[in-house]
Amino acid sequence: MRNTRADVVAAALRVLAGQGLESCSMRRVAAELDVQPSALYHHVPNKQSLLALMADEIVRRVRLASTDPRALCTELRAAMLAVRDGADVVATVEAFRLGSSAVEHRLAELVGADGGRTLLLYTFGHTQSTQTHRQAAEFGALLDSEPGEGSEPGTANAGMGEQPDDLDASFARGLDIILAGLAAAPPRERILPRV
Amino acid sequence: MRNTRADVVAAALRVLAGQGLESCSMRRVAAELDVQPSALYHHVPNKQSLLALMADEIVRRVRLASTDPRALCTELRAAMLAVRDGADVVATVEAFRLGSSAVEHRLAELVGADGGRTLLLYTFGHTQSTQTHRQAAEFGALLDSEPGEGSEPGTANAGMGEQPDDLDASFARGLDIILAGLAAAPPRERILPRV
DNA sequence: ACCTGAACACCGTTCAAGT
DNA sequence: ACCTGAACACCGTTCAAGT
Repeated sequence: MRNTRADVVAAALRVLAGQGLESCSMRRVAAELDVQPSALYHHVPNKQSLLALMADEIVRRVRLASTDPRALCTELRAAMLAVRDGADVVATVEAFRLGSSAVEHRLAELVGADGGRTLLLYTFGHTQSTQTHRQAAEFGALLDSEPGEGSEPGTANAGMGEQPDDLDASFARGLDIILAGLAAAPPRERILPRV
Repeated sequence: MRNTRADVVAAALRVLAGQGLESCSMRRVAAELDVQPSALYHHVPNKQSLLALMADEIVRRVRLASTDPRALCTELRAAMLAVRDGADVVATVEAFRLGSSAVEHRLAELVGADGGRTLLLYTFGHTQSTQTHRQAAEFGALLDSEPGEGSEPGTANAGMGEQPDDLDASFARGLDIILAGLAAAPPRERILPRV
């Protein structure tokens, strides 16, 4: 049975979630589909386009209907964190569409153009940071427990400084600050994002 | 004449600024120094470490002495934008040190831990977005055609939607919003970033 | 329409060996 | 201490050719 473009995107997302962006090569995605690497180029012009489709799929998971900007940002964050390196992929792709991103547009409807963009880019920044930091912590945990014999638990947390997770709460507090700023000095334009 | 570690970092930054992150391979950096690729591993354990040293060098260009958080963020932004893909490199590396970054620490002294982190991660998000967007615009200016996408209507503008540069002003307005939020609801802790 | 097979010009990293 | 040369296991992309 032959593959469709949706199959390629789905396979790529499986590889991304499982092995991360570094290992998400065209060749590995092809292997995931039991197909030669060159076969992918029948469904997708290049790797960048594939990444864009993957980002779209991740973002599609957030419900844009919400009327609460805080909920919207939190959901976007969760959707990105749900996939390994999801924040990097989504943030990079969404940067291309800065004026025409669906999420930005929705946020702009709710809090104005400047507020919407500020919320969006803060969300990207914090979530990328969170994801990188967590992956580094995971990796450090592996290095600590890897050397089979000799070193038993009790070794001080080598490398990482942050507690298990202040990070979701930290994100929420930043959101509060921005929303407080918007309440304090409401924007002049309310509906359309700046083109 | 033999090279030192600083030479390697300098060469890597030259390649980054000139050809971008994609082309900043160990092999190209080695070529920049007229040396075999393997020679680099005498100065640096791997590519990641080299990128970290490059990020440090970029960040060192910002004066931490400033007492104005707005100036600090603007300078950090300028330093990252001054090097091709500088925002990506710095943001990725700084995410590792979330609790212990020098810039974050300084910002936390000025506006509290939550405000500092919010300002920093907003700055990363907006600057990465700006840089990606500008590079895409540059690229689009050369090859002006795109395989059918058609997700978001409203922008008839072929290629890029944003005007030459709202982006610096957009950044400044976001900064205003966050600082207004901090003024409206001042943080309880003033000096130390949260560990 | 969808795929194979082979090729091209690249990667990061390791390691024995030179000076 | 600093570097070479060769190797290993990878990349993205193209293209003629098959079905």
